[in-house]
Amino acid sequence: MKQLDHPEISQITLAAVLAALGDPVRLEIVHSLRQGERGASAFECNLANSTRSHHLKVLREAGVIAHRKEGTRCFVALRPELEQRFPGLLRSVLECMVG
Amino acid sequence: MKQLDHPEISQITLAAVLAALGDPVRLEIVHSLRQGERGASAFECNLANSTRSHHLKVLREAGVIAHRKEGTRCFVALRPELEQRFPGLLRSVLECMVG
DNA sequence: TATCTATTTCGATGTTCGTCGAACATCGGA
DNA sequence: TCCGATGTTCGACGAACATCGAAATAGATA
Repeated sequence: MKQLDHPEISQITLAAVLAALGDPVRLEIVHSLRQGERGASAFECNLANSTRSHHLKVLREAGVIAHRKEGTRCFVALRPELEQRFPGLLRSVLECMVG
Repeated sequence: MKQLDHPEISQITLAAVLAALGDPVRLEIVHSLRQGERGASAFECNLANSTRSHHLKVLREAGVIAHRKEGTRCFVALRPELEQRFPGLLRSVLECMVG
């Protein structure tokens, strides 16, 4: 089971994280992950599979999400290490979305 | 003295703010404004005037900075309304830059 | 092995971005 | 009124991005 590459904590840059979050689709994805892991196909966005896959890749390469494969499915969750690297950042962003 | 347009508070979107902050040059500009207003030419970036002007425009149109003209000079500062719109966000981002 | 399902990758297309130099605009002062 | 300083806008460029459909991949299952 080949897993996907994720960047090291030290390689995660603030600009890359903010750029990854600076898109309405990805912001919605991250928001829907605040309660925990979800299946990748569970996002109710009207996007082609390939487009959704692209956005997940951007979030993964920025260090925001963890991308785990299990059988034919894959599961996505927020990376806990992000809190270590940039404490409070993600929580602060998510709190801005309560509207 | 024609002043530049700035968006209303209600028009500022989270995705636009994060996208504006998701660039190393602009992040550095915002960081250097944390203590207060500065002259626009005071940023020590090795960029052409036009490029700097472009980045300031992106930040201004996202609602992050206020852009004030005075004579031939212009002055830039963080917009206090941003704190109203997205409380804690900018502080949280700036705290991540203390490295 | 064949097939079904979930997802990624590829190729194409159109858009946006970051950057620059050149041209333009504006103000203050000689 | 002309000049110098400071910024903005314009036009251009390559790079990166967002999107899609089609093809390829990987695992589960019959």
